Amino acid sequence: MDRKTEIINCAAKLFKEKGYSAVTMRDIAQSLDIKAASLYNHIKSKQEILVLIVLEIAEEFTNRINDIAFSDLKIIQKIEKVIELHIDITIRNPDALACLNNDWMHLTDEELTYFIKMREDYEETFRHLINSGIQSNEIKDLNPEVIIFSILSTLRTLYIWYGKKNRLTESSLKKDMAAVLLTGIVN
Amino acid sequence: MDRKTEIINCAAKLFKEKGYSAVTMRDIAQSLDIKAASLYNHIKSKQEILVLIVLEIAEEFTNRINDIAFSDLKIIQKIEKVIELHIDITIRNPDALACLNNDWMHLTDEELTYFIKMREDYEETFRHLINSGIQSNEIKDLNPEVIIFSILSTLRTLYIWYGKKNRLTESSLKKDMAAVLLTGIVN
DNA sequence: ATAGTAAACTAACAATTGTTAGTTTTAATA
DNA sequence: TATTAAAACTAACAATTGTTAGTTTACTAT
Repeated sequence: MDRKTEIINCAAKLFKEKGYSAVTMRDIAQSLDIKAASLYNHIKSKQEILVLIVLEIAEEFTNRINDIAFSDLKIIQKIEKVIELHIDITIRNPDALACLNNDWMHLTDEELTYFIKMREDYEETFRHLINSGIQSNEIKDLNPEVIIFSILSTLRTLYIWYGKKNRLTESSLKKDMAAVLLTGIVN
Repeated sequence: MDRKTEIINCAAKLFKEKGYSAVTMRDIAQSLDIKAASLYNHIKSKQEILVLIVLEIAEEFTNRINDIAFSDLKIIQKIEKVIELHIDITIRNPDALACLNNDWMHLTDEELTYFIKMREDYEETFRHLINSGIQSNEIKDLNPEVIIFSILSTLRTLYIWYGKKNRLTESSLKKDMAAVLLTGIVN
């Protein structure tokens, strides 16, 4: 792993704990055992670190949900794939995900616009999935916004929870999470 | 509403948008059309604002979930009451709730300890509810941590969503949310 | 009218912020 | 061994931060 990547990963970890604004360049430097000024041999600015962390993950989400939406699976299976997508990315990069969730509003200009666009598109794709499922009677005729919100908030905040209480394997987490979100908890 | 309360509400709104650390005393002052120094006629410090916002809500959650847990309702009804509790507080004070969710880590010393204790107790109470339900066969025998996490993350992040897509009344939101979280979405 | 108080103001502080310039060290290659 | 490039360093900057001190203004009650 090259130095720039080390800096970005380290920053993501700190951003996760205290948020972008509360983390100083000196904090990042200290946790890498160097001085703040040395960071600038590798990165252009504090902003650039944030952009690299957030946009990479956002683009991965965008690409992968589009693949799922365009596949010819049944709706329920597509939703299962979306659940797996979130679990997969969360497990591989929980720090960056925390950052995406909490610090995206500190992006500026084109990057902020770009991010918001991607997030809206993502939700719109998911919304279309749910609405199709309701129409085809695969999904209960409940308020779609409530459904969308429930599933997405659970998936989006998985990073908070993963790493605490997990004797779970990745595959059993995917199975149980899908069961809870799709078929509920009441006997 | 007295001036101190105005300051706290105004601060909560700004904290919601950018987070505690990114909001300056001058930001708060400006949005009240006064100078930063004037704030100190009403509050002791920036920290005090955060403490007042976060701990009041946290204590309300603590008290009300305890009332629910000690009531003699059936487990499912208790969970419904918890859902209603979250919706109720969210609707009345979305800004403070955002602040509690995102900025609690900027509390310090005894207040931080106190908050973490309340949050742990809250989760423990909810965990006990779910486990009882599984034992009494009212709730499916799925991984309890996955259940706890799914429900709580949905309820905790309701503030993000409420105010956007709501032609919904409070009571229909409570009904639909309970349906989705308890009985799932699959037909 | 007067006194007193609540709440605004101006001016300034010491500390911290992101960042730059210029220099030295480290380590690989010729 | 000499050269070079990468990556660290020191020192400093201008701006911004939370906060304090001391002063003025606007109301309210006597």
